[in-house]
Amino acid sequence: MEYNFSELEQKWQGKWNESKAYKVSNTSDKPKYYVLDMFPYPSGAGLHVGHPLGYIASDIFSRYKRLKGFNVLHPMGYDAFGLPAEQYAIEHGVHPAVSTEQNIANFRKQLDKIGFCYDWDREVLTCDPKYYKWTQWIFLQLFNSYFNPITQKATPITELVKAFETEGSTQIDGLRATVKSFSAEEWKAFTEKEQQDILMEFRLAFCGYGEVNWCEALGTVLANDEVVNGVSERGGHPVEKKRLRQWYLRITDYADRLLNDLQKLEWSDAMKEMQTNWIGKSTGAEIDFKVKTVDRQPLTDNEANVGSDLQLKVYTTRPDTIFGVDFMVVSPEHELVAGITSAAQQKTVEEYITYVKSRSERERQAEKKITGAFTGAYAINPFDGREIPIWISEYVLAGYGTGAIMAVPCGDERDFKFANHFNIPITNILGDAFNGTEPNATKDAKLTNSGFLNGVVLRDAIQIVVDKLEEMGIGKRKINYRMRDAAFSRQRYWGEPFPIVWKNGIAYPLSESELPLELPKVESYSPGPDGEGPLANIPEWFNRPPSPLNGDLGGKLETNTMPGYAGSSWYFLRYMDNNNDTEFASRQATDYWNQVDLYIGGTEHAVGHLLYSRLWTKVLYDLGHLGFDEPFKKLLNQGMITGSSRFVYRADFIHISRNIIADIYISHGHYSKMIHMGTLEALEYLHQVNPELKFGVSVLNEYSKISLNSIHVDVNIVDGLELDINKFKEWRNNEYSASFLILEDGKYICGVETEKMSKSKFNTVNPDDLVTKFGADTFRMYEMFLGPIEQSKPWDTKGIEGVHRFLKKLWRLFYDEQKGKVWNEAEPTADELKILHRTIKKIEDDTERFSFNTAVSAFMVCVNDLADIKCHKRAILEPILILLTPYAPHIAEELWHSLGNETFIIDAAFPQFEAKYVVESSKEYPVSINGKVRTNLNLPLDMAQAEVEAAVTSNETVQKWLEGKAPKKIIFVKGRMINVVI
RNA sequence: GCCCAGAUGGCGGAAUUGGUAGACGCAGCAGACUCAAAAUCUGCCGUUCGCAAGGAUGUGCAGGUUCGAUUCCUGUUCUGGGCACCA
Repeated sequence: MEYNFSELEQKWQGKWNESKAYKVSNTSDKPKYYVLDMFPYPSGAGLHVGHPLGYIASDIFSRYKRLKGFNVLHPMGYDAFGLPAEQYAIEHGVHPAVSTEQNIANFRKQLDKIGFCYDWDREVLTCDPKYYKWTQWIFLQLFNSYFNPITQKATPITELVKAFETEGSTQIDGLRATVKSFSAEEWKAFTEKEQQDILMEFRLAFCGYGEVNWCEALGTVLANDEVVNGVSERGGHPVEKKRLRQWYLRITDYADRLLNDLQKLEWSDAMKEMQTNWIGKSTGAEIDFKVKTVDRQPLTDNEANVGSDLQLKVYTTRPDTIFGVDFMVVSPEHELVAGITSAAQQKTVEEYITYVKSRSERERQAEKKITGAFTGAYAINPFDGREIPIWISEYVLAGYGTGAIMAVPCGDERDFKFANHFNIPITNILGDAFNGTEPNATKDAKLTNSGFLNGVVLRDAIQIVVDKLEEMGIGKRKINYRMRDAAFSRQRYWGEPFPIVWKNGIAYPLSESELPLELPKVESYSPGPDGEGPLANIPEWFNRPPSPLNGDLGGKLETNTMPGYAGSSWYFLRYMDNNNDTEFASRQATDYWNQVDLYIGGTEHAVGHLLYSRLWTKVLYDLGHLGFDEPFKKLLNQGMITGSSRFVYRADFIHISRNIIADIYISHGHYSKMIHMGTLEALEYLHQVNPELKFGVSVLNEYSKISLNSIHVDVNIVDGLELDINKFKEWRNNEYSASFLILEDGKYICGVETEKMSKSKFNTVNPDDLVTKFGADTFRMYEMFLGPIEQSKPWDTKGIEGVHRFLKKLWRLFYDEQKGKVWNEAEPTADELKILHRTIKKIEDDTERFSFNTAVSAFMVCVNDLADIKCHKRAILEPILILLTPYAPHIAEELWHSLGNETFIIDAAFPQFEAKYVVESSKEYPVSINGKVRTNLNLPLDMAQAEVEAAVTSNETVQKWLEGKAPKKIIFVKGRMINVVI
């Protein structure tokens, strides 16, 4: 009988399914264990071999835990809202709901083939109104709550209103720069709009303004990864920052709790560190500097800080260096800039701001080139009255701190370079610690040139300065967070609608009974007016007439939709009770399943999803809807399976008018040469290699710029490195059909890079073919065998044969091709029991520490050993099948039943390791001379040090190396090694 | 630029706490079985010197600590992930 994997895998998948072998109950005598995979987005490309890596690991662990006697929750579902489906709809006219459904069906088919033990009755879908009803409900919880600064907890906003009505603003005074103090009487006298505007400053889900990537030519907002080098990835159109009304989650209020509670989690230090850095807590001071303007332009009414008492507020972590401040740097979009710029600097400043507007935040931070402009105004040092020039530069971002920094070039790398570049004189406040050629960030030097601080150690000066500033009323201690509030709206169609009605500029929440607010069916996905989303094109949807149902509240529905992470911030709760119509999940269910015990997913979610889920859990906990305040107790980060990407290179010539002449694609060889060329040189080069290139000379001149962009192409339209030009022109709905390709030797050669396997990088490998050819068990074990789960590794199909051979070899321990069944009931020998128990120990240990690759090789060693000694004994083989079940469930199930068992193998008990079978009495010791192994010596394990030394020194090889001398020292580590020092 | 991780044979990787570097698998080479192929089995397989015995060298690079370092420390290079609208 042969190992017919495709037949037996199908058979058992069918039987498991029919008998609901993986159905999980919310009540059980067994201890619970919750294993969760990160929520997949069902992309049109289907599964690639990178996806199942984590799923196989979680499946192995779930099955292992079940064998160990746990009630294991192991669910799966889909993060089904998202940009790609909408983009697909724009390109192909297929409604996202339709394409998403197809994609999910496809995903499911692929997942099923791999033989996972998911309880599919618990499947959830974020785009299902039955699900997003509760996403909207949680949003309303956020909208209707604020972070109480006294209790440090989410609290219904009605409590804040009560506080305002009785004591005025005392509870929140000083928390928001935009909210001035008021009394209870004043509060009551405010108009509804005034009151609501104040409350909006405290709601955990709130509306504000934020900058987006606006592409005028496409009339839409672009995601960051749709913007490359300041132009849109598609078509190469210019992209600018645009200010739009946006929803946010006030995650900054939770910064401290999110930071402190990291201690409670069994996450890797790297992951905790990333979140810690993302939150970016720092302590320092906010300092107000008086500003002296020189001949500034007349101001218009709505410009900020009009009047004589202009002030610049900076945030610094080093107030001790205040005498070393040689210039100020303000973000170019800072509200003060327009008001302080001198007439002489007006043009320079405006030009610089235009330049900065075209730059993404990422580019601004990554830029090595030092740029900036002097505003012509000065800040006054409050201690010595020095006039400090105020500059603007792109490296200071508006959103962080106060959007302005005090620059101390003798103590800070970036400030030092800036000062040198613009010839700003540097004050040395560090004495000998500053040598004039490189800055020194020390806190341990004694201050010089620092007025009343001279001679004080910098570290100690921090307190002195802050005390003095507070005394003078021009500064205060301040804890700052790098983290910003989370943008929570998208100008898109395919997302959860906000249950919010706007009337007279006030946002009113819908009532719970009106949920779910369903997404309307639309014909077109084009953007609405003024950068609004597609929903703004459907007045029959967004116009809400007053009716008793909505409390006679007419108005206009919010036309933004929620972002991808809305649905994925709480999905792990829905699995616990996914059919509940009256609650997001019953308290009984969430209390039983509690935290996710093991969460498996990639590090790419380190600061996005994982932080948002923690926030949502904390808010639901604060409001009494949950009994735990951290969602994921243990986190296992699977490494990426990297793919091999292919690139084409687009040369954009940007005319001075900012029109772009694009659609020229150059082969890799040209690209590597042109990357070092100037614009005209590059153009000349192109004409030289391809005289057919018509455009150019007349349009371009010395003011034109060239920009070279690399663009991912589908690995499937590239053979090796050569692009299939016909397929390329048809690719993406003929998007590149009119492109002009500049070849080398008649071929278009693509660039290569190893990177994350991802649909957007078009470098994916599909698992289906592998499962068909080798079977699910082989595929599962091979994915695990590739390497440590936490490391990223390149995909290579070649080695899969080896794992397949191993399973065939295992099969042959049970069945011979000619003789048929070969297993027997004979008593096992000591050697056989040693192999078995050594394997039990190794598999148990390796599985517990998620070292699945070494577990697979332990199985191989075990089967090799048993085959060598021709062991076909049931007493040995049967327990091995149980060990193997988590890894290769189908073959284990088949052979288990062959042995005559009637129940599913997943309901068996994990074999018990017994140490007595593996004890050794002696050890083949390596004997080193000065750390280099020279010989081996077999000695009893219980031999004493003196006897060992005697045995070692009398050894022939050792004596040869000793050359008659006595050893200086003999190091003996029992059970490990012997080292003779000469 | 900032944050995080990684680097070991031709390739994926192993070495769990500082103790025999290269387990297991792929590829390769040689052989057995076969009319042949597939399948299976046996042996070899870091580099280098040597007929051999044996020696030298070797875990990105440069140092350091140690009887002993892939493992710990300092510096450095390269690669991958993230950087707030991909999910």
